[in-house]
Amino acid sequence: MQLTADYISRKLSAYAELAQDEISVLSAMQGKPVMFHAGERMTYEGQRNHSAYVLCEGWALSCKEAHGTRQIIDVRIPGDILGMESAMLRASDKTIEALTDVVVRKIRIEDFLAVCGTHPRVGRAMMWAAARDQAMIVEHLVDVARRSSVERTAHFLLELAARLQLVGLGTSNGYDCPMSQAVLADTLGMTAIHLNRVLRQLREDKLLVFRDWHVTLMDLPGLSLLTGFDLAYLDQSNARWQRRSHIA
Amino acid sequence: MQLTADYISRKLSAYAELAQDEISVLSAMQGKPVMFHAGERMTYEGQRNHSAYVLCEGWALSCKEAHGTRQIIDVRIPGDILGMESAMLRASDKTIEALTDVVVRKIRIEDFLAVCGTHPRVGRAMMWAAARDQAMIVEHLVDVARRSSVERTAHFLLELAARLQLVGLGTSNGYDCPMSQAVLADTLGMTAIHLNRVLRQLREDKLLVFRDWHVTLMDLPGLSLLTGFDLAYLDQSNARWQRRSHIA
DNA sequence: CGCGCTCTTGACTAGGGTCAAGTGCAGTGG
DNA sequence: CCACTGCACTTGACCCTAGTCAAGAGCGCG
Repeated sequence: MQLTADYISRKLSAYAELAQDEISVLSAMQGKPVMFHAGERMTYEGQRNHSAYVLCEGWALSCKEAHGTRQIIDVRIPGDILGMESAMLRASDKTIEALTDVVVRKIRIEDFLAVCGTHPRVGRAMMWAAARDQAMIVEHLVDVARRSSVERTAHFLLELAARLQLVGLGTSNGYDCPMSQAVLADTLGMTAIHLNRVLRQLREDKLLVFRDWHVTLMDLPGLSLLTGFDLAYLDQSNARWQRRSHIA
Repeated sequence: MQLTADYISRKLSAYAELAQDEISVLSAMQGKPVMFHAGERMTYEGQRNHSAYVLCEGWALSCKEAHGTRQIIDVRIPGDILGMESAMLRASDKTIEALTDVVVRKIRIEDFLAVCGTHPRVGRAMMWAAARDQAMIVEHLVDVARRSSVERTAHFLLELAARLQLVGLGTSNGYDCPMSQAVLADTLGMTAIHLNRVLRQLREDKLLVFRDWHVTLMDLPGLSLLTGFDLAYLDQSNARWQRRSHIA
């Protein structure tokens, strides 16, 4: 049981070191581990009485349908909370589906609110995580609206690196990534065909390699330059390459 | 004092009807009214010890710098809360600035958390508002990533109509809008020049007119068709033209 | 062996950005 | 009363990024 609380407590410790009893509360708040298979939907758009989950193992996607295509809003990795904001709405605004086989534990909003009262540090840490998730979505919006396809791709893969490193699932050299090019393209708001060309360019420029379900970061300074040192919104301090304030 | 609580309590009533004592708590949570002039920054990117505010009068923008340009994340209208999520982070990820002269009242996070404990219905209603704000940002992301400039423009102006109607600042015929074409373009992730052509097209198609700081909705069925009936994410029920489930 | 999925590459097209010029109007100062 | 400035908006010409259409390679699996 403590096993599956591992990633989330590790992540929250980037905000505040939690005491043992607080970690216990965090774990007690969660239901028992449940598995979903890759491709299964855990929540769908418009669903009522939907829940939030802690993602214990595997990767998930939150997405919305648009025209015929889907737009992936956010890629969720172990330790992330799924659908916390949506659960505050009467009807979910997003679909949440398993990208790989996943293990999740349910969180009831009532329990969360209760914990906010009894253990404010835990509540505050979870709100920090939710705010950070929103900051990532905002940055994603800026990415899609303002950055070129190359910058955007590099930026997203760099962000993933920082997030994975925070929970111990990657190093500054690279990480395993279960996203296909089609999934990555749906995330970045471009076609898989164009993404393929972008990835080739990044490879030829010796910046990063996205191949065989693994991302290799070959030139961190080069990538930082390309994307503009801008990982400050992650509000974490482990990433060495994040923004140095006001380097013109 | 009760005067300035008007818009926000009206908005929250779309989620849950608040009792008189709950409205009082909502008002007591807020600091005294403070004015900012158009163009003034209330919070800047990277700022620490930043606050959240209730926007009592006027319009504001939350935005981020990207390259040389700015991307407007969200246009805030009376009754909206400013920077609630950012306040959960150690450093603000966004800049918040006054679009018109505004009147705001500060909210301290500690007070908000306390109210969650003592008056859970008020806390829950405010979390609903925050979740709805996030849903709007998510929809904004889908807009920019997947919809054409014409659809996106129509969709945004329709969303604004629904939001303004909720607080009594517009009708289904139209509303006053203090955004210039340049501001709207920064919101929609396109150039002011292209937006100008898009607005001309919408005008010529007799769908809507954006002129002289006023938006006139000329053809709601046509606009709904163009944008796809998709205002369900606003989680409100006042808008007549919102999605009828599964009209193919 | 054939099917399905992922990835790759080429040729063509179009939506929207860039550059450049100009209109209309409100405010300001001579 | 009129020049002058600045802002919001408008229009045209041109070009480039990224989408579309089409074809095919490599690989795991029943």
